[in-house]
Amino acid sequence: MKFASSYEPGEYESDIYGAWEASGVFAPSTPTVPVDDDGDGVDDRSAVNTYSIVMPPPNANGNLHIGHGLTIAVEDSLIRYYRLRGKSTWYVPGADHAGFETWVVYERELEKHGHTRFEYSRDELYAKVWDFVAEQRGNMELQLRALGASCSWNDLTFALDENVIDRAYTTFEKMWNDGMVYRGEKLVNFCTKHQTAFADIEVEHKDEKGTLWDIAYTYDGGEIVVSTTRPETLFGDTAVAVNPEDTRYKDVIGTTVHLPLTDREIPVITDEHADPEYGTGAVKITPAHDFDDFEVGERHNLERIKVIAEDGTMINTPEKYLGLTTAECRKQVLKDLKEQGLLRGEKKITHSVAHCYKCGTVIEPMLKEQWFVDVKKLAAIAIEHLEANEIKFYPDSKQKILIDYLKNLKDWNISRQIPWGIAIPMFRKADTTATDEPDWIFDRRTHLKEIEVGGVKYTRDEDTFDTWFSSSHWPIVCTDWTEGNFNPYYPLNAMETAGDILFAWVARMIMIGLYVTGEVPFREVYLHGLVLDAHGKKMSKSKGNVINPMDLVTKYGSDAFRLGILRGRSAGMNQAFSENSVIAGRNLCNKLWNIARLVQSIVDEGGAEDDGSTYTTDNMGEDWICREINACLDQVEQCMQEYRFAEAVEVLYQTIWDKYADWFLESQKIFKNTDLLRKTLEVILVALHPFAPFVTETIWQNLSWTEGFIIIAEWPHRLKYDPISASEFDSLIGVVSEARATLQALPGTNNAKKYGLLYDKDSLVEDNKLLVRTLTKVPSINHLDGAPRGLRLALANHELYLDVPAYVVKAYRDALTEKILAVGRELDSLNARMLNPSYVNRAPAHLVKETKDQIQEKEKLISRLKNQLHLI
RNA sequence: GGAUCCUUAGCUCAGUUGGCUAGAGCGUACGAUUCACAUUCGUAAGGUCACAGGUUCGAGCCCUGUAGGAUCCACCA
Repeated sequence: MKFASSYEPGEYESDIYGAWEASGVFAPSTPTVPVDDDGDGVDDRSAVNTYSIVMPPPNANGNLHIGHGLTIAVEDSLIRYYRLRGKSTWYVPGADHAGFETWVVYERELEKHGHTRFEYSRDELYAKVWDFVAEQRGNMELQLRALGASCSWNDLTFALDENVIDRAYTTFEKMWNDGMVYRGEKLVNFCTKHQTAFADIEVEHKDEKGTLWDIAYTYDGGEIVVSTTRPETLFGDTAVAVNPEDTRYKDVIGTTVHLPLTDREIPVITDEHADPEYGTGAVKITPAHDFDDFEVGERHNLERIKVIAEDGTMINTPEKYLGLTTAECRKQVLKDLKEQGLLRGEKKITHSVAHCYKCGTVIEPMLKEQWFVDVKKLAAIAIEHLEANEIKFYPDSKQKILIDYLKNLKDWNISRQIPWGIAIPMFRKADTTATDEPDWIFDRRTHLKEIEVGGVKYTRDEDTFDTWFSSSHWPIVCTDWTEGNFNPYYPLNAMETAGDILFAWVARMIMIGLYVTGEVPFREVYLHGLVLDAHGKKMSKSKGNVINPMDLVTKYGSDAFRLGILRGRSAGMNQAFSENSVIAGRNLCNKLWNIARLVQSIVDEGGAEDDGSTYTTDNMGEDWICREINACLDQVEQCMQEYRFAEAVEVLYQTIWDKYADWFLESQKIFKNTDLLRKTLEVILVALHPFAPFVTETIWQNLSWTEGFIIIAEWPHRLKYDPISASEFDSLIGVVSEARATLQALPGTNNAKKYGLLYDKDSLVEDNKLLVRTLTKVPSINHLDGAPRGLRLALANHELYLDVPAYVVKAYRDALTEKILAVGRELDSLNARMLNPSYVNRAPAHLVKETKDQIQEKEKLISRLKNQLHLI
């Protein structure tokens, strides 16, 4: 006996994975460079049946979290399914440099050792982080293997690989030449702790309690009171704005007021931005430190005075306030205003405040010169292709959400002040007197700080690209797409990722993909929601409810984890997850293991035939299981096409456990059709393989007659069977179930062993005595001799009696009465339906006929039960 | 303020274009046990499908509204 009595995943999983990896089955079966055998200049593989997915790259030096676990479960199931279906599959793994994330970790490391980033040059820092990441790398890749990801490791793409950088530069250069990249001084979201800018989507807005202060700005003969939550920025005020419709201030418009604590006069202007309903209706305008004020400033040509430096301290203020932090300055300003009698009131309010998503520091809108991508054209093209339904979304509601986002997209700030990233390939003219030369030039030599072009010296921009700029090329770089060459793996068949990066990543991949290749980067997008804890709460370190996928893999096995995380999950939904579903998965693996163990032992006993490819069905249970397996395959195929993984797993679970094991294998303890057992076991193993790769492969390797790897087996064809015979087995199941239920309901225990079964004119039971006896465990089945006796089973088309003594029948009387009433209620509702002329006339004929048949059957049943009751 | 999604058994969720008595896993109760599996087998209890209308022969499903929950976007001087 090769099979242990229970399946212990830990004993097999790493060996199985190693064997797959060594055999080369993960690599696509067709080469990825163009093939032109006949020399006609056309790639000869245009008809190749391919399926490709690229992995959203996990952080190279991090650990996988539960969301990665879900990603891999989904992607790998797809890849394995299409591999079995004969496609040349390419699953490209990736590793992200995770620019900001890694940088935060590294900077903390520096601080621990008493250093700061400002002690080093950009190049030094880059080299240091590179070493740091290299040291930490590898865990993540081992964890992907533990999850069973059947990805092509030779093609692993790291976000800072030469080809990734090269591709980003090529696109940037194209954009520069197309005039889609510009350098602009704009307000950016700035974290004063990390001293870097962020894109809008990287900022977290939180509702916070704050104070709204009223401050008087005086003028000769009066004052105008403004409301602000940020009094310390008043040094940067260059105007006070009121709404043009606001009659209260019509006399002051066009004049100037005195800016408190300074000797400056600022104008009173009118602008729609001022809301007469809010506060006093007058608002101070600080173009250098507020997004709305910036726009007001643009409209009115106001000066932008920076009063907060990048380290969060005050500049360009009266001397008293210079160098204070914003918080200190606010205190001081309020104190001074109060002393001067200019503070007119304060009120507690709740407002949303932008925070750095990593350190929680309040984001400071900061005036900076940065590189921006003009997204209008990119977005317009993307919208056009999305509206043409070139990409199918799961869930489909995301398509509209994405289009709406693209319609309102603002220009994209791609500059980051973090050394750990791809250097922006732009150089600035060092000598400002050389007026004929352009200020900025594109050049790929970013390893140099300074270059000379045409006798003019240029220095490199110190900034790096926003991570999303390079990662939006992921489908392009991972598939080695090159201009002018047919690539059978681009566009990707599917892009699977977390729903919360729809805008940050998916939107940008679509825009960049179209810009670079002219084609959408993928045909379908499957977005998964958050994996919540067992009570539907978000997982977070502070709540302590984080589930580590690797712990579950260690405890229950990789397959159990995969089955568990897919269960009860649908596209785009945030759904709870608990260990229970993983346990259910573990149990299925063990069940399958024991199914294989039983089948192998029957095959061993029966002496293996030389060829298992042919089989016959010799009895109704065999026809029935073939029918059920075919139906299961139909459903699995349908589900895979529609990304309904949970349902696919559910169907397989039911078929394997409730049908194959509980009915078919039980019946095979009598019949033992070894050819069919082998065939059907192979089919269910292959069908389950995409979801539970390890246990199915382990079994495959242990079975005496199978060859090769199941991972590259052929997806099963439909089984041949006799449908009439199969449906007879349905009747038999009905008989057995009713007998079991009745026996259970009788008073006393162990009834199945006590009472025999009697039949009259029932060929189904007569012909299958042994089978019925085995399934019900009754001690005997005999033909009724003489008058009916015992307890008649509640089956319309069978005359069957449990041979129980009269006193037991009497004890069953109440249950019988209840049963008659229940059937009566069903009969009533059926009759009511038939009495409705609209139903009879309008409903489809087959439904009406069905109802008629059912009425007949219920009537038959009810009269027999009543007869039984009468006898008692 | 705008948008999207959700509300079905004690818990977590299925329920594909409307069709008969609404399903599963876990949990619960009762029973079984040499003979593949206690990670097992059998049986059962448990649901006004959030609420109110409407369309239809027929609604968990379609339409309108209400309530509750989640997420996203925008704004908040």
